[in-house]
Amino acid sequence: MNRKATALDVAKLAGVSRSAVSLVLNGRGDGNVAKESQVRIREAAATLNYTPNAIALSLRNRRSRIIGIVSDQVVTSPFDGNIIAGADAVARSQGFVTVVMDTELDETRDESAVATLLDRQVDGLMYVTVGLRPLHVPLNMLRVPSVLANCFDDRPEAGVPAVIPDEVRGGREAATHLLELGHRDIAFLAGDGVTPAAPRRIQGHREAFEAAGLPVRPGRILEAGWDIDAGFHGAMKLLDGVAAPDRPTAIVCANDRLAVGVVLAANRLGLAVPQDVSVMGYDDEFRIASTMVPALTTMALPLREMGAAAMTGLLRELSEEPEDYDDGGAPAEHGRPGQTLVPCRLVVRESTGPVPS
Amino acid sequence: MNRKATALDVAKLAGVSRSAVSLVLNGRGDGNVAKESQVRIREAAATLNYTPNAIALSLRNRRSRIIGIVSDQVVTSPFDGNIIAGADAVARSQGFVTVVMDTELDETRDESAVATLLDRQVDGLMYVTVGLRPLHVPLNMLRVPSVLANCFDDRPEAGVPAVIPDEVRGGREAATHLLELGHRDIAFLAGDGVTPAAPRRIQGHREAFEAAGLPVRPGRILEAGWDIDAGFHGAMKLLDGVAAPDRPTAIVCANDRLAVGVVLAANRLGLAVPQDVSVMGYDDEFRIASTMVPALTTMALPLREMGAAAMTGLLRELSEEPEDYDDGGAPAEHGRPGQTLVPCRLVVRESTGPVPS
DNA sequence: TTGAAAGCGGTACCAC
DNA sequence: GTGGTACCGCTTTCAA
Repeated sequence: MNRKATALDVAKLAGVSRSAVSLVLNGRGDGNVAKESQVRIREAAATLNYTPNAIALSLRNRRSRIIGIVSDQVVTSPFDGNIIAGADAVARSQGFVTVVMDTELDETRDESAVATLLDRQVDGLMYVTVGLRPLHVPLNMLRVPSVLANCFDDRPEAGVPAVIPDEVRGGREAATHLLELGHRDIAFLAGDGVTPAAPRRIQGHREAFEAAGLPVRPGRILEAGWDIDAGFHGAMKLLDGVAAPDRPTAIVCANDRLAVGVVLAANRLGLAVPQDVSVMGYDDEFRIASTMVPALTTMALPLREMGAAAMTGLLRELSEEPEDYDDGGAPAEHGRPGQTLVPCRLVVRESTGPVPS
Repeated sequence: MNRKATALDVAKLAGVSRSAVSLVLNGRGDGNVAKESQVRIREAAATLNYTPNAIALSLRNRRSRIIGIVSDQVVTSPFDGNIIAGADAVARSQGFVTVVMDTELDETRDESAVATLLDRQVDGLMYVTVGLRPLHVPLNMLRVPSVLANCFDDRPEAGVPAVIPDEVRGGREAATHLLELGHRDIAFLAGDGVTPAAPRRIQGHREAFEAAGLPVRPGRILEAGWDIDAGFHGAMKLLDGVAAPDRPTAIVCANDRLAVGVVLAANRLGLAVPQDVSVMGYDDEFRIASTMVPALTTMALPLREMGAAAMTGLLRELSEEPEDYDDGGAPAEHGRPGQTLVPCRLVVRESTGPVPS
């Protein structure tokens, strides 16, 4: 295979000039180029298999139709991946391409990742994190329209719009689901205090109890961690050697892997899920929640939606800002100004049931 | 923030010509540009925060320092992600950037993904799949140096080098581990027959038994699927209501999620892992295998290594092919010509132990 | 030692 | 209706 055909090749084959080729292939042929020339040009383009060189286009137009994505850890997590997938789908549908740079949780690589992307003339920038967290946006990011997904800058003046899950509401609706099943003694296995996700989910949990006029029993909110073993040990603490009346009848976990650990522990103790104890996850982790035995009731994180929403907003900003940029802050849909809250989605499966009588 | 500085800006500030700037900043100043001009140029570049426009560079040099990666499903899987992470790290270390296009398992998007990438003037192409599988490389891929990771083209003439895990050996070493612990009746919970990974692992399994002069009991190889519930039901079939002498003493699973299902089933049946039955996973899936209770002994897929190996080979080919391409097939390290086999790595944790007496 | 100029592949303006 | 040409930002050759 030899090198790709250029507009000049097409022009020669069709016996016209480069400009004619450009006009016709961009739909502005009518009224500028003779009908029969147009036909010859299209034929020539087809036989040569011509597509314009995106690099040359970028240089000329000063816009690359590339969106740069900085991720703190794409790779090993289905989380970031889904956000990026949602964003990428939207971008692709509008003729944009995304390029992802992964800092692998090394914050010192933030600025250089952004700089590399900027050198590539990206039209816009998106910063994605695995877990919900606050950050200081890399300064360079302000040079082009930008958006944050699953993270936020808590300095009010930062001025980069953020798209994050509505964790408080998620926690509230999770607890409500259980409350409606008749549970009154519900334990919460939280991740850690450092990521804002767990505290927000707990806040929602408390709000649900409050709204129902019920108390949260002391000692029922356990900071556990995020992994299977943490769930296992947390559940053992809650269930092992505890008489039925003193046992929580339901355990809601800050993620699905914790819930796996809880079920593992229940099985080992001879407790049936959900007959003896209901278990809820959070995240709806792919290939885990739905295939677990029993399949996990969980609060699905709207990852793809967040990615899509973030990208949609970004591209809108791009098209509104034809040449020079305006300072108008994006209108917030909910939450703090500049923050869009995307609701989580309750997925009821088999790990929760009515309170044991 | 206004727009980025160009070489011309630097030249003006330093009071020299653009060419001088180019020479100096590319290390070819000595012998061409006066020492003091050099200093002024560097200072000017620094104060203007100048970095060259990668787009213009690409157009000029006809090489973009971009490697295009086509993935059949990055997103939701830690698998692809890790391969890409390994590849990306190598690429970045050599000043390349990767851009990933995800076909989301839609094969009709193959060619268009490659075409898009080619329009962007990628210097090389890599095709990555979530699971090991054969494929027909998109024709366009042959236009630039390319490599396959975790997949292969079974048409001998395709001529695209592939980097894949040594699954046969992985299956063999997994069985050997168990055999050495004294197990003689070992069951294998396979995925499905359609992906080549499972059959190869099974082949290795059989080879290990053969080498030990032992038979594989009939009915001990079960095609189960790939998920937690499949592992659960497979294990129930093997263990539930079966007297100890007729029970396998070890179960090796085609992946870690199956192993989770097996442990879940064992717990429910009151069987202890590994005291009553040893369980092995495969893949060493992040956040699952090591945090499982008990932590899973598993055969780690060399994902990052595969990505790194593939990218290393690709970049080598790029640098050996300064202008026009040569047809020399890449030398195979093992396996079929053009295929590099990367060994898996046995990770011994707590889910396997000596055969019960 | 320096600067002018060509060209990478397009697009768009402007004479003809 | 058409083709010539300037320009996007950079590298590289060549003449001064």
